[in-house]
Order: sequence, then C-alpha cells, then structure tokens
Amino acid sequence: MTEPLKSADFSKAVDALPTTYDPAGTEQRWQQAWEKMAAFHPDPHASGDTFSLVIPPPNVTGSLHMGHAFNTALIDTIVRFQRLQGKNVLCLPGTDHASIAVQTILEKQLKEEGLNRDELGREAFLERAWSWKSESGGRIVDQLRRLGYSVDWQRQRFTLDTHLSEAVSEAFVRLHEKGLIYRGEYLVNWCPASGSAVSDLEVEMKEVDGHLWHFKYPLKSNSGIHGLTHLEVATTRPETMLGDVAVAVNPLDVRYSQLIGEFVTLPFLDRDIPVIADEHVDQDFGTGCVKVTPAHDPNDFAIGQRHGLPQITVINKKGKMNHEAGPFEGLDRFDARKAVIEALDKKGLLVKVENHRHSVPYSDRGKVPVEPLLSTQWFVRMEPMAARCREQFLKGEPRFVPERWGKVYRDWLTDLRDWCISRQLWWGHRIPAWFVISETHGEVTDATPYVVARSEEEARSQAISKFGQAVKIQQDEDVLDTWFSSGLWPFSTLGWPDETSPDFECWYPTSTLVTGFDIIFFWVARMTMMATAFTERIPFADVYIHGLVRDEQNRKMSKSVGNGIDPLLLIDRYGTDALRFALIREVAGAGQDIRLDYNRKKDTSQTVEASRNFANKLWNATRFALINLGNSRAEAFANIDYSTLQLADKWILSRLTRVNRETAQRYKAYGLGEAAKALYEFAWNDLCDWYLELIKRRLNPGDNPAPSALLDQQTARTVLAKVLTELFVMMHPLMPHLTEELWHAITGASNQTLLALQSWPQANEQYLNSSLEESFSELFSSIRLVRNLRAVAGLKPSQSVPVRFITSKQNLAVTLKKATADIQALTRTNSVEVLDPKTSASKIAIKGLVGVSGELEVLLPVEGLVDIDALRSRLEKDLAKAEKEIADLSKRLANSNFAEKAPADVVAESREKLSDAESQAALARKRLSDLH
RNA sequence: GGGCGAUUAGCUCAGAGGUAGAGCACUACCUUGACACGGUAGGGGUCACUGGUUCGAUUCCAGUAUCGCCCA
Repeated sequence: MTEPLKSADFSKAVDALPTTYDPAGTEQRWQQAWEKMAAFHPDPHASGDTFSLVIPPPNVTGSLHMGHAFNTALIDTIVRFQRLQGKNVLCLPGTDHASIAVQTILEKQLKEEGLNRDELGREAFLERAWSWKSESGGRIVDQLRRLGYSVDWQRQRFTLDTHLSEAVSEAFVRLHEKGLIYRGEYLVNWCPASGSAVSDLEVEMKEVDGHLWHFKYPLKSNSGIHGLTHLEVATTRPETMLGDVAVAVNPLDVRYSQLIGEFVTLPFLDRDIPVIADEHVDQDFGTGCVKVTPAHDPNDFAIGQRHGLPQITVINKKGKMNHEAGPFEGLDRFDARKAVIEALDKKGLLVKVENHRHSVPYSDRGKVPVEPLLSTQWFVRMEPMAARCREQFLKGEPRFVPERWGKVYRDWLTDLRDWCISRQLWWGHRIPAWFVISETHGEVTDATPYVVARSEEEARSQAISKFGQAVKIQQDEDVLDTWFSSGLWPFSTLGWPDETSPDFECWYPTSTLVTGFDIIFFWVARMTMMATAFTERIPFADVYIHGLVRDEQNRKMSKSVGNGIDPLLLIDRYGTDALRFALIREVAGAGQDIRLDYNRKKDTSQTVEASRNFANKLWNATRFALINLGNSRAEAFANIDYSTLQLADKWILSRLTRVNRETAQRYKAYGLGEAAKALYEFAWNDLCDWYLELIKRRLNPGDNPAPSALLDQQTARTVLAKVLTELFVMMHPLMPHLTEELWHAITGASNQTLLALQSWPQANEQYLNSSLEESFSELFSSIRLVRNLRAVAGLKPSQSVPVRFITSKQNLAVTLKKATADIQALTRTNSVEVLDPKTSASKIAIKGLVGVSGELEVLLPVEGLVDIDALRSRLEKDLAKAEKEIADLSKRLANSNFAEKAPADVVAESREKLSDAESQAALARKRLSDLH
C-alpha cells in the first residue's frame, strides 16, 4: 500500500521553518514520490511529440563515480526540460553485463576458495555469476537513483535480459547471413591476464622504457658471403626470435642488397630462414635488418602475408613458450626473454643492448601487455557497415554537438580494421554457432563445419539437413564482446527485433545520445553501424558529447591513481541538486573537460558549496514569500492585471520574460551551463537583490492600510508568486528536488501534482520592456553610487541622511523622481531631491558628501559628519579615471582615419563618451575644489 | 609523425573587432523582520609570445612556446 505522500517541510508553520535548506530529507522524499507515482513511465500510445533517450548503461560491477554523476546531470537536465516542453518523454535506464569485469571478480573469489572456473564448470560458474549479479549488480542502479534521475525504472534493461539476449542472437545470425560475420585465424590481441582475445579498441599503447637488443644471425654459408659471416638484427622482444621465419631488409639498402635471397640460421633451433626484401623496412632503425615473426607481431604478420611466409607460434595463450620454442619451452614469455638473451650471449651472438623507449600494447582490463597471437576467432566485417555510416554522416546524421567530434567519428569510420568479437569467457552472450563435431571425429578443429542459428533446435535441423541424421553438434564455447550487445542498445531495449512493438514504434530512432568523448569509438560508432545494418536508420538524431570531470589537479580521475571524488560524499554534504548544479554550471563550451575543486582532507568542494548556497538562497526567498503571501497560495495562479502594476513589477516581469526566452533557447541548444548561469543571475541578482527589496514595503503596508495600499500589496504578492513559480519551473531541470519542494510550497499544489510534469511557462512577450530595464539599471547604479558614497565616508548604516541627485539628463531625472521612495528604502536616506544643475544652483551649493558618476552627481548634505580625506581620494580617483578616458577618446577621435573609416555610430558613440567623461571630470574637479 | 583542444583576475572559467566579465577566494563595514550557506561596498588582469590584416586586435589570420587529449 502506498502511504500518502507526506507533505513537504513547508507544511510546517512558516515561522517554524529552518533558515537553512536541508536537502537530505527533501531529496529522498521526492525521489520516492516520483517513482511511486510512476511519473516518468510514459505511454507509447499517448499523442504528441516524442523525445527519447537511452542512458549509457553503466557496467554492473561499477559504483558511482563523478563521470556518472556528470553524465546523469546532463541527461536528466535535458530530459526534464523536454518533459516540461510537453513531449512524450522516454528516458530508459539499464546496465551492461561487463563480461571481463564480472569474470575477473568471480575468478578472484574462486581463487580465494582455492578453485578455478574449469574445476567448477560452466554451469556452476554461471550460477554463481547470476547470484553475484542479483546481490551486487543493483548497487550502481540505486546510486543512480540518488541523483534524482527521471528515468522510467519500469523499463530498466540489462544486456543479458532474455529479450536483449535474443536480440543479440538475432543480430549475430543476420550479420552472418549477410556475410558480415566470419570466423578465421588471424593475429589477435591476446590478453593473458583474462585469457581471452580482446579487440583493437581494448588495447592501449603505453610508452615504456625498454631495451633494444642487437644480436647476430649467422649466414648459412659458413664461409661468408660478400665478406659477411652474419647479419645483425635489433629487437625489443628477443624471445620472439624463436618464431622467426625470415630477416627483412629494405630493397634499397646497399648494405644488404647482395644478401637478398640468401639464408641465415636461427640459433638454438637451427632453422634456415631467408633474407627477404620489403620496402616497409626502415633502413635507419636499428641495424636496418628486421627479424620477422609473423605469429607474434602485426607488422611482421603483414610482411609474412606479402611474402607467403609460414607463421610459427611460440607463445601459448597463457603467455608461456610452447614446444616450438625448443629449449625454452615452458618458460613464461618474460622469463624466456632473459633466457634467450643469456643464451645468445653465451654463444657470442649478442652484440649490444641499448636503452630504448617504445610503445607497448597493454590490455585495458588486464593491465598487462597483450600478446599478438594467431588464433581462430569471430570477426565483424566493418567496411560495409562503416561505409553506410559515412554516407549518413555526409547527410548530417547524426548531428554531433559540438560539431568537431563529428570529424573524430568520421575519421575513425574510415579505414578501420575488422572487429574481433569472440571472447574466451563464460559470462556473456554465448556465440550462437554450433560445430558439427561429428564431421571431425567429435573434436572442434579449425576444419570443423558449423551452423549459425537462433537456437539449438534450429542449429540441429540445419546440421541434419546438411550432414545427415546422425550429426552431433556442440555450441561454440565463447561469448561475444560486451560491446556487441551494447551496440544494439538503442533498439534492443525498445523491443527490436519486433519492429512493431509499441515502444519501438513510438520512440525509435531516439532523439539524443549523451556521452563522453572517450567512448565515441567503443559505443557511438558501434551503435550507428549496428543500427544502420538492422534498422536502416541512425539510432539518434543528436549526439551530445561531453568532456571528463578532472580532479583539482586537472588529472583524469581513475581508479588506479585513486584520485576519484566520490559523488555520494558530496551529495551527503551538499545535496544532489547542489552537485548537479555545480557540475552543469562549470560546463561552458560543450565537450570541454571540467575541473572540480576538492579538498581531500575535508571532503569539501567550494564549487559545490557555492551551488548549495544558491539552493539555500532560493529556499529563503521562498520563506520570505510564504511569510508575506498571507494564508492564501492562490496568488500563484492569479492573473496579472497589468494596469495595477508598479514599475518594479513591470521590470521584474520583463526580466522574467527575457530569462525565460534565453533559458529555453539555451536548454534546447544543449547550452546547459549558460542556462544555469542565466537562471542563477536572475534569481540571485534581479529577484533577491533587487525585486524582493523593492517590494518589502508594499508587502507590509502597516496598520490600518488604505484600500489602495491593500490593492498594491495584493499586486506585489501576485507578481512575486508568479515570478517564483515560473522560476522554479525553469530551474527544475537543474535542481529537480529543491524546485519540486518550493514549487509545492508556493503554489499549494497537492502532492499528487508534480512540478516535473508541468508545462514550461509561456513567455509573455508583452512584458518585455527594454527601456524600462535600462531605466532600472540606471536607477540601480544611482543607488550604488549613494551607498558607495556612504561607505567611503564612513557613514554608519543607522545614520539616515537626505540625498540630492543632480543631473541634466532628463530621462534619468524622471526615473529617479519616480523611485524616490525606493531610493530612500534602499539607501537609508530620509529625503530624496532630484535637481537640475541649471535651475537649482542654490541648493546644490550646499557643502557635503559628493559623488560623481557620468553626468550624475550625488550630494549628501552632511557636512562635518564625514571623512573628508576618504572623500577626497575617492574624487581624485574618479577624476583620474575620467581623465584617462578623455585622453584615450580624444586621441582616437583626433585620428582622421578613425573619423573617416569607422562606422558612424561608433564615432558618434565615442564623441558622446568623450563629452560624458569631460563633464564627469569637470564635476569632480569642481567638487574637489569645494572641499578646500 | 598526423589531428584536435587549451593558454584571460590568486583559483575555476565566460566573453566579444570599439577602454575586459562571472563565481569562488581576498579586504572593510554590517547579526537590518527571508537568507551570515547572508547583506553592502571595495581591491585585483600588458587577455602566453611574435608578426600580419585593420582607423582600431585581447578578439580575425600566420607562426612560436607551454600544457593536455586522440590516432598511427
């Protein structure tokens, strides 16, 4: 039974509300409410525009890191905005099964129990894997919930779900039918740590300090050829010499050209191998002679192919030397290296050892050097799929934001190698291929025929039809690369291969993909390739690429460095909304990395703290409103009667409309950081610093107020409620929990109504009033000038004084006159006069505090009370500034080129600035002389 | 080696062909009936360097340097 939603903290008496916002309870409460009410579980049959997004599925073994928090903050902001735009939004969550990672965890557990997976057997192993998944695989998902993710939890998917597994088989079978999947023996990246092949993408080149060993291979002819008795080769991997099948030289290399076609004898094994010419050999590297080991080096493999050389494997899948290694059989590859060197030395064949820094391929997961190894694997033929994606890309699909990542994507799709998809692991999608072992004496060999099918029954009947009733079949032991299933994610999660499923029809292709640039190749490109192959469409319209979150020292956060920042710690301390807002506010240009400051000793972050403070500011603005709105909350929905509005109301409504327009535009264009900054500025500066201050008197008209004062109070309440209500809607994508809470407080909406499901406020263009905004900005400057004057002269805040504004600018004079009451309240002055210098000479002559800004003079007639020295230095500073400006502008205007070539409005503007500066300087000089 | 990005205040970053902005930090004052997670005021920058285009360059162009990333 769903318990009735507890009212928000705001149900307490307003004056009992804490003065600081405590996010913990609020956030949890709304997260539960959203989920219980299935707020984000859309109906595929609903009408209207759709928006869909599948989240990048985190690895089930994972725990929340800052990258997830960042990605989630961006996605959820986009998705919540689209919902407010009235779209039928699906945001679909899930996790991937992370073959190697899970298997590594389980094997470690087994090892602790003194077991290994072969002893346990496949079935028992998988049972353990599933029970591990049900116990630990939910952690990351629960952590994502704490971010306030507005996903449809009812549609949560896992790549090993039955349906998604069927989609994987289907995809495999179809690709195989089209000839896009093949099996064959090639040089693959073998990871000895995980005991599996890995793809090219899972290999990372690392610069390491190694050695270059030079040693001699004797020429077969003992008497020597052309005066030579041996060739000297240089290598970083001497142990592979046991698999050498040739020595290659550049055909243009005069040192060796006579030797081409001769033979050298391989030490230890006494194998005679030819000297061959290959133009890819770099004459200047090492000795210019390259030993060729086709079975253990990609370049040598290519040479071997060109010259029809044999491939001799000397290292086995455990990384140990095999029987082909002769006396070195059984040694680990790195021990063999030492042994080979020692043995060569003993034979007098070792020439020298040089220090040599070079790139070594490492396995991403296993963190050990991969061994290039000949082995029979399954591959996806990439070029036909990549070609289609390149064509689509030329047509603008998908659209990358920022654009430059599109080129990275396109370049990768050009000239890429086939994808090795089989993994010698158990946890994952077992390859849907069955060997007809009855054809090869019950054994699986490279010659064993196979059938590819959706199920064992289908496989059997295929096999029977080809090989007769008595066949015996056995499914391939291997599983598929996890990324193979991730590549299907945007459509397998929506019901594919059933293209008539309601979800698929409604939400495919998806609208936007949001992910980091580090997986453009791994994931984005694989999805577009799979999607074009199976659905004929690019699976998402836009791809929003974001950067990485870096630590306070600008380092990439990584487990191995241990410099990760735990988002949950920051959430506990500052709240989810503060973390989200902080991350997004740091985003400026899309795709840029962001840096998060962090104090590791105290687990604090000034960046996140600032956002927490902002949340608190909004909380208190709302407290203020509630205190002043009376008991009724209906004001929030009241229509504004424009005729009753005061200037301040019109001003804030104009600002509100402007920020509404800007924010909506920014959100739509993925300018989330800019949207956040615009809202921050509006809420803090326009609303809290100015508007709230301006209406305080109107909200408290005192005892026995006149009817007009009551009406005005009502107007202020209505406008305040409207501004806050709409602000909360606009802020909601960024700070969902806080705004949900405050929106309920201000509107009095029932707990069955959710802000998350409201509509974006309509911007009323009639409220826009640029000239009024300009006047207000002049008014604020004038007020600042008075305050500054007071501060400089050391007037106590409690000292109330009269103020005189002196200006010949008519517009400004009008603005100031209209706002005299506001000015008094905001500057703590007790009377305001606005004077024209031409007509009020006598009043102006009174001595006192004087400030000058542009053509506005401010006079506080409080002679004797003030610090004359401070005032003088202030005026001198003003004067110096004005004089510098005069000098610069005069110089510019004196340049005849400027007057002739610069646009007329720029010239006119400069003239005006010059005259302003001149009058300011004149005023300052006059006031300075008055001080004496 | 090829490509991409960055270089602006102490820090993190915006910005735009016409005298440089924000947040944080800093300084001074202020417990004022929303908020000290606050208010008010203030200090602080040869916009990496060198050339070029332009009346005018921090902004555009070329090159240099430093840092970072991707690919080979």
